[in-house]
Amino acid sequence: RLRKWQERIRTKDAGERNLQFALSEIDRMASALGVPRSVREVASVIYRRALKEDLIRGRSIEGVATSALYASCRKEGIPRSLEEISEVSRVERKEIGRTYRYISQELGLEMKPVDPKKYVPRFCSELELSEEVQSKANEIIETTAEKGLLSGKSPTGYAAAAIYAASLLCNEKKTQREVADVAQVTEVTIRNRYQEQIEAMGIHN
Amino acid sequence: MTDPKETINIENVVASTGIGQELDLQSVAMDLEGADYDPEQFPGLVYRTQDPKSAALIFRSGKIVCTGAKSTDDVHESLHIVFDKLRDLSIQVEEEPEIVVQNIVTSADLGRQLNLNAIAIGLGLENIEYEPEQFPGLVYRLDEPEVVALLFGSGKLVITGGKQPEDAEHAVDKIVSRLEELGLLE
DNA sequence: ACGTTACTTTCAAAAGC
DNA sequence: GCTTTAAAAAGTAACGT
Repeated sequence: RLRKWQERIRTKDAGERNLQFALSEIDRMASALGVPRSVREVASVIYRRALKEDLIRGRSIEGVATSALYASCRKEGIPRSLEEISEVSRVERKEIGRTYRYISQELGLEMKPVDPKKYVPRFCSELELSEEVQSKANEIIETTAEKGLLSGKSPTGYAAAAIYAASLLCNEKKTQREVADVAQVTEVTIRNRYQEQIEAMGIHN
Repeated sequence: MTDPKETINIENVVASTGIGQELDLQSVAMDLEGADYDPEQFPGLVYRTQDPKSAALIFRSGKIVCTGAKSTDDVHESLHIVFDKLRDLSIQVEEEPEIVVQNIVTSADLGRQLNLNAIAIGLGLENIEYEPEQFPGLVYRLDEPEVVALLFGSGKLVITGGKQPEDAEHAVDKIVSRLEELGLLE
């Protein structure tokens, strides 16, 4: 009996330590990403729910913690791409993505696809672009998405192309390289999305 | 307008069977030309047929998996070629081993561009998976037939998980009527 | 800025780690 | 869960020229 009691304490302690580790990891990554406390709190709730639903079995604590943070950023409307998330996690991008899809399904998070416009303020401020460029980029995203151009495209690449186009239209030109670097996409992607967008917008330039 | 069902094309058929005899893969690998066998990497021996084009995975137990065929007839033809190759090596093979189709991969075209964002909401976020940051297709799991469909912005789709060619037709019918009642087609 | 190759997703079976 | 096989869809990425 004493052995069972000790084992219970041991498991309880281990579980407690694991939870503490997960939450401190969420905190560390959230700080590195510079997201508000509300995002960490939502991430913590998602992690605890995943723990309660026993979704961590067969997966790494770090992977679930990172995925919870990724989901939280999206839920709070300040998404970070898997690329950005993986830079502050020791879990690789592919694993974060698949773990995220798993907990999202199992917990019924009903995540809506990321709206590219959500990336505009942050990317533009990193590029030191004006409000005018941001508005123009949002307009391009809004208009072209309505015409069906968004289907299947990555939100970061889509936002990057619109920002690039807007910077040209507002005479605050940034190079494809500069925009590509902050959005973590290739120049090729920006070029492709840019061509489709300006054509759909009826811009000649 | 073209019936999407007419655009259905079988892209891959996976089937399993067995010769009812254990095999020494090491010796089969020596005698069978073009055989790839690396037990450290994978327990099955890989043998490719040219016509019909396919790849067979032959196991120590005598069980065989065939993939890559473009029709159920082709998968049977490919496996018979494998059976004869083994017989050439004086290996006893049942006269007509049972061949079970395990999966059929199909492609089709709805003929219209799709707004995947609207479809994701329409079909219900809890019923689909759509993560364009990770993959451009929207994943839609059907209960009847029990298959998985990948829908793309172009209107093209992939249906997999079916065991009969008809599964793809039924799936396309259901998807078309679902999208039509949601007003998301055309 | 091309082109090529390759990776992402879905599915199923096999034997074994 | 992983390993291997094949195939399509479309987007993205990483090479080389």
